[in-house]
Amino acid sequence: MTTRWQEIANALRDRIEDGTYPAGSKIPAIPELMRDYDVARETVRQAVTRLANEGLVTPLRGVGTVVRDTTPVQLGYTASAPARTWDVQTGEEKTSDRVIEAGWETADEDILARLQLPKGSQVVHRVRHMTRGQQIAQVVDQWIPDHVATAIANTTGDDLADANHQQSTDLYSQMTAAGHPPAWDEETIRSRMPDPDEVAVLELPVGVPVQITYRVTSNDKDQPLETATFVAASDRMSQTFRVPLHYGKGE
Amino acid sequence: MTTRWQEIANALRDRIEDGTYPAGSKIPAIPELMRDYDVARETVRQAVTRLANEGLVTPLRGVGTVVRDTTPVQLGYTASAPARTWDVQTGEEKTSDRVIEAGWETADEDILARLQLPKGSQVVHRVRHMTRGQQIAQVVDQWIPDHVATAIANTTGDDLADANHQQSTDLYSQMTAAGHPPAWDEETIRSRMPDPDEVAVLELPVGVPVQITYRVTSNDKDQPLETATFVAASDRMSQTFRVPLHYGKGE
DNA sequence: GAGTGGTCTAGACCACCAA
DNA sequence: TGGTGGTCTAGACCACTCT
Repeated sequence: MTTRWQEIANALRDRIEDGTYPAGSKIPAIPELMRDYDVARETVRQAVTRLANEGLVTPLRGVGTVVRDTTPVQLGYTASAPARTWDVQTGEEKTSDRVIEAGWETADEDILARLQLPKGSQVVHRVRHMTRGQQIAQVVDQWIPDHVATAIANTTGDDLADANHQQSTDLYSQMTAAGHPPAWDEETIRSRMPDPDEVAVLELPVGVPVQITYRVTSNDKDQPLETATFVAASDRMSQTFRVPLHYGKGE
Repeated sequence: MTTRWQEIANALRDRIEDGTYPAGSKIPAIPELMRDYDVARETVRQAVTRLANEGLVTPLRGVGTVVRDTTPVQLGYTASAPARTWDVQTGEEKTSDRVIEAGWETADEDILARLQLPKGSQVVHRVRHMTRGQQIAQVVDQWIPDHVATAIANTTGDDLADANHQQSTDLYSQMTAAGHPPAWDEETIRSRMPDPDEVAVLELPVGVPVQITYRVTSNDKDQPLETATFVAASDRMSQTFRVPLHYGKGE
C-alpha cells in the first residue's frame, strides 16, 4: 500500500533524480501540487517534508522548495591521497582550525577508559572548530592527559590549556618535541542524525547526518597520549584512510 | 520563536535523555499528549515525527512509540582491536557474508576511474549481503578487473562471476594465490540519509543514516586490483581503523 | 473491542521574501 | 502586495496489535 503522500514524494523524487528538477531549481509550489494531485495542503507538505528529510530538497519560506546539490563527494580517486583529507569537491576554499575553549578538568568515565587513566585524573580539554569557507565543518573535543600536557608545557612553553595561546605547530609535533612521539592512532567511525545543538553549531540543513569519529592516539608502548571526538557535517566532510595490507609476505 | 510542536519535542527529548523514558520504554500515547499539552493530534504527531527522524524513537502501530537504544557503539576501546571489526555491542550474534549476485558487465565511468581501466573494459560485478543476526547490516557492491578475475579462475578454479560457486577463502587470499597480492587499500567514508531502496533492503528505521565506504585495493605498484562500495546501516555498523604515524624517527 | 499510531481534509493564520 | 512555506485545528477514517 502506498499512501497519497508517498505517491507524491516518489513522483517528485523521480523527477529530481532524472533531472527534470535539477539541483538549484525549484519543485512546484505547494498550491500547485495541491491542484495537480487534488489533495489537501498537509498531504503535500508531508511529501515535501519527507524529501527534505532525505536530504534532497530544502524548503525556503517566501522562496520555494529548492533541489539540493547532492553530487557525491567521491571525487579525486587519486591513489596517492594523504591519510586524512578535506573533500576535494569545492576546491580552494579557505580552511581554518581554531581552539574555542581550553582548560583543565576532571575526566569523566568514558574519557578515563579511552586514556587508560585512574579515576579522578586531571586532563586538558580543548574544543576546536574546523571551518571551511564560512561554515563550521567539524567540531572537535580533545582530551590530553596531565603528564603529556605538562611535558609539552615544560619543553615548548606552549600551554595547551590556554585557548588564547594559539599554537602554530600541531599537537603531534609538540608531543614529539616533548618526548612523547605518537606511534599510531585508532579511529572508530559511525554516523547518526544530529541533535538540535549540533544542528545549530554546524548549521545543518534538514536531512544531513553527522559523522562521528572517536580517536585514540598512542605511543609505541600502546600508552594513550590523546583522545578526541570529531563531529562532522557529513555533507561537508569525508574521510579517507590508507590501509596497509599484509599478503604475499609469509602470511 | 519556538513553536508548539518544538516545545513538545524538546520536552520529550529531555525526558528521554535524562532517563525518564529509558530505552525500550514507551513515551505517552498521542491522545494523552494531546490532553497534556492541549493541542491537536497533528501537532503531537509533528513532534513525535521529529524525534523519530532524529533516531530517538520508533512509533509502532498498535503498540506505542518506543524509545530506541542509542547507546553509543564505541565500546571496546582495546588498543589491540583488529583493523576492521563488527560492533562489539551485541556480542555473539551470528554473522554471515553471502554473494547475492555475480556476473560480467561493462564497467561504467565511475568504476573505470577507480580501477584505472580504459573505456569499455569488462569487469566482474558482485553484490554481497553481510548480515548480523536476522538483519542485513551491510550491502557490498564489488568490481574486479578482467585480468585479476581471470588469473584467479586459472589458478584456483574459483569463478568469481558465479554466485552459486561459494568461495570459502576470501578474495584477498585468492588474489594472492593468483599472483596479485594486494599491498594496501584506500577507503573513503561518508554518510547520508538512505534512499527508499536502501530503507527496504536494510530494514532501516526512520532516522537512521547509511554509512558509505568506497574502497580501492591496489598492489605494491599502485595498480588497482579491486574496488567496492559498502552501504552500511549506521546503527548496526561502525568501522575502526588503526593508523600508523611517523613521528620521532627523522620526520 | 479497545487502544495504538498513520493518513487526510478544509480551512485558518502566521512568517518570510521579492517585486 | 501577492506568493512562498510553516504551523495548527477539529474531526474523520484506516491499519495494526493485543487481549
